[in-house]
Amino acid sequence: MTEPVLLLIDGHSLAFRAFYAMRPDGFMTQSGQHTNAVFGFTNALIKLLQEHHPTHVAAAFDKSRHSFRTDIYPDYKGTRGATPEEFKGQVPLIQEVLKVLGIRYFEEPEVEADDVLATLATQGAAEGMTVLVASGDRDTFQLVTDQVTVLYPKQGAGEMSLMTPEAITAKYGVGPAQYPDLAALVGETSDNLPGVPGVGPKTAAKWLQLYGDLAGIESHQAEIAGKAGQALREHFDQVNLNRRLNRLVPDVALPATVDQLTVGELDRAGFEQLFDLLEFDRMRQRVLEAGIWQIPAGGPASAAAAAPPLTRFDTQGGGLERFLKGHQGQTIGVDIAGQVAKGQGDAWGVGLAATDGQAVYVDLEAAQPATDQALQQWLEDAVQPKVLHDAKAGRHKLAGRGIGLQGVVFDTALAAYLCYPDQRGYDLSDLSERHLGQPLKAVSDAAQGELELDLEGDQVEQEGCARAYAIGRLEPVLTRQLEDRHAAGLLTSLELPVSRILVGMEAAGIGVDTGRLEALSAELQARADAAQAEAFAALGGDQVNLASPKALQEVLFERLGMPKTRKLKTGYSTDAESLAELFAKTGHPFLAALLAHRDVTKIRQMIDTLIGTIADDGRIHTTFQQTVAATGRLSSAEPNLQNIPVRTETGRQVRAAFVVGPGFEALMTADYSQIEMRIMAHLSQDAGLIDAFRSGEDLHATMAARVFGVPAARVTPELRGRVKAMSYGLAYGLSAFGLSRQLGIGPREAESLMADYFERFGGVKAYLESVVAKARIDGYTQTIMGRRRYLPDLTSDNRMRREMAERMALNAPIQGSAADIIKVAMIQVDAALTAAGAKSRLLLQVHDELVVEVAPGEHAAVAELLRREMSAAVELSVPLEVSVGSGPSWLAAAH
DNA sequence: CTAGGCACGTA
DNA sequence: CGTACGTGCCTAGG
Repeated sequence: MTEPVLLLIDGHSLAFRAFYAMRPDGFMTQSGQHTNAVFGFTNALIKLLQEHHPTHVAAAFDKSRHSFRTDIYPDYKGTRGATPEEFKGQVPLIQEVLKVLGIRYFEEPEVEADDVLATLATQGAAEGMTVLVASGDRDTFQLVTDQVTVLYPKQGAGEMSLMTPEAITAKYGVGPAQYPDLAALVGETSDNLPGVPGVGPKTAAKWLQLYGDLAGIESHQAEIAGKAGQALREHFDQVNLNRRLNRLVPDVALPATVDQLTVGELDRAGFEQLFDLLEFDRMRQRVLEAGIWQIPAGGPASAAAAAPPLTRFDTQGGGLERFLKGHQGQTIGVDIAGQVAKGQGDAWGVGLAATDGQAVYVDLEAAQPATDQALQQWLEDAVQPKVLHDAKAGRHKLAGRGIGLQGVVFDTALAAYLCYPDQRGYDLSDLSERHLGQPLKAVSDAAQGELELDLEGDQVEQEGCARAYAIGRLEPVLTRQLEDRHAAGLLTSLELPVSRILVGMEAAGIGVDTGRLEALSAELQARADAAQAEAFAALGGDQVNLASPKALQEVLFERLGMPKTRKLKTGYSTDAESLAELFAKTGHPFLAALLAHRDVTKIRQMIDTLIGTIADDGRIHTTFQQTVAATGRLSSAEPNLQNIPVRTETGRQVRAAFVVGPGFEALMTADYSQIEMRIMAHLSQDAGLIDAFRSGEDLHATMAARVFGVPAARVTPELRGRVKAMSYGLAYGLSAFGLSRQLGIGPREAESLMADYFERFGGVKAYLESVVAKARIDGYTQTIMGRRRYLPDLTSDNRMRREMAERMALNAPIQGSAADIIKVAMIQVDAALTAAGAKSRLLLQVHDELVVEVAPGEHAAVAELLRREMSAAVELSVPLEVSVGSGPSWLAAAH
């Protein structure tokens, strides 16, 4: 029988040291929860357990700041500042960690954690245990005996000093029993207890050595000479008070006795769930490998792995039919193997898995007709619930085989996006690792392509089933997280329907006039060549690479000795704005030629890229990405059709090359006017802004008139422009500095403009301030439909990060609400088109604009439908105005 | 061949 | 020292 060892932990003290020892920035979960103290505490705990092999363990926490000590002395610990917000939330998590690790903790009213430790230490010693007290509070030194050792954290690293009676005597010159007397004489700043002025540990120790204890000193105080003696006599009341306060209570009534403190069993499910939540992956391993808890040998590697093993049905023997029959109406994970490009797809296999672990893979290239048919029927059956990872891609792939998809009730990629909108990607294997505790086997995505040749057919099937199984098991986990964020409705009513609509838009593509693009490209190339020749000539024939910022810097700032522009990481800026500035200063012809070259080259490149993406049907099929933009917007890629030029004349010619396709009558665009300002009006409830929308013809002019207190007729374009820039800047977290730069006015003038603006639109100011304040408290911002964006950096110590997060907090509800609104509009418009039996179809979405291809004879009806459905997408405090235009090209459809 | 920086198009 | 994106080129690293 080994000797019993009792380890007692001062929870707050250790957690607090961990909190300050680790950078909070590096320890944060996706959801924005700080975990540095939890991490440091857990780390220290494991280390203590491994080093000292205690048979019994307990921790104690302060229940509140209030205790019998604050009753005696209200200023006790009065100098301590407010507990940092980032720390507070971590204590319950630390307690959760203890709970799942089977370690008992105490949190008793009216006493402090140290009193609980003192009580347990006394009991443990009385029962013959070796007692270790891990605490950063020196008051615990009074507990030290031959049986009780305090583990006191050393400065810096995570090492602990063993405070034995000898160690204390060596360090302070008095034994543990005298230590609290010494502390009473010296005082304790952190507890707000003043000591005897001019008396430090050396003097105090000397007196204690001479007179034994405080009582001894008191009876001999008259003999103590000098300033110190005088001070002692004047402050003896304080010393006695200190001693009363630092005396630990050794007999607190506790709900458990020491023999009940044996380390319990590790709660496996709770442990996995908690460490998932904390995103402690390596720590999870450390705990499991620490050799402290009985981990059932050969048992599940994680709670998720406790799920039933995957068993695969063979399609040959009617396995699919049996699988489908056996899981009627159950939610099934579906993985479609195949590829998608340019709005077209192909599928070659379908993996299905139920949550009971049963799975089946259908090889579409080899399946029996009966199997094929059973599969198609099931996929197209809206009553059979399905979960996919990226259903949009799945639909494209299946469409390539003429198979539809109905009954998609959940999409793990969209769900993960709603929960963690700032994450980089939502790879199935990553989600599986994070939320199920196990990555998919590293059969890479490349396996879908060329590596597939090296894979046994069986491995492909295994992979498909494993993916489907992971998808199916992710559903309940992510559903739970969506519900925690009140975002389940966003998935079902917004993102899933939008996903289905995007499939149609991507598949449709938009018509382009290839000849026109090619002609434009050639023309621009000629202009680029001319500009380049001009530029070289201006340099006396030197052929610098006009596309290389580095080469340009050398020419401009070194060879030509022009004044330095904006500083960058790698030198000085050569962007258009800087070049224009330089041109104004120097008038050098090289600059003009360079700017012209840039303009023309940029657009030519864009055109060539567009030409390269034209599909066989003569149309461009972009991919709308639904899980990329953290605010909730869509993005467009391969090619990006959301950044087709419109501002310059040359740019507009590109837009003119997007044309109505055969069988259709026109392109029609419908866009929201000033949607972000309308959302601002709605969210801020600023009476002036709402009124300006309701009464004003020209919003910015109306607002300018109010800001400057002049009649609308007297508002100059200059004044109007300033107010417009101000309004738009607000939604981005504009500063006075940024405003002055943008408007080319002095910072003082910009400040006074801002002041005038906020004077008139006070509700806007109050709203913007409240957004950031609320986000700091909640940890996230929210759109009108409840889409959240988590911004943990709002409490960062790093000013740049914090201010960046503040601007994001200002922008996210506005940009995100606009994104919500147009998504609703897409759903309504699509439904209305379908209900009307119209042939017209949605082609593009450009954030505040929808592009529709209008079928013959539907012009008036579609215009009316777009206006109606888009305006009615949500009800705001101001009307949602929509302007509609149409024509043979995207440019002509503009208005 | 890839990653980062720069520049620039859109809302 | 204003948000949200995607893409092309150049350059430096592997």
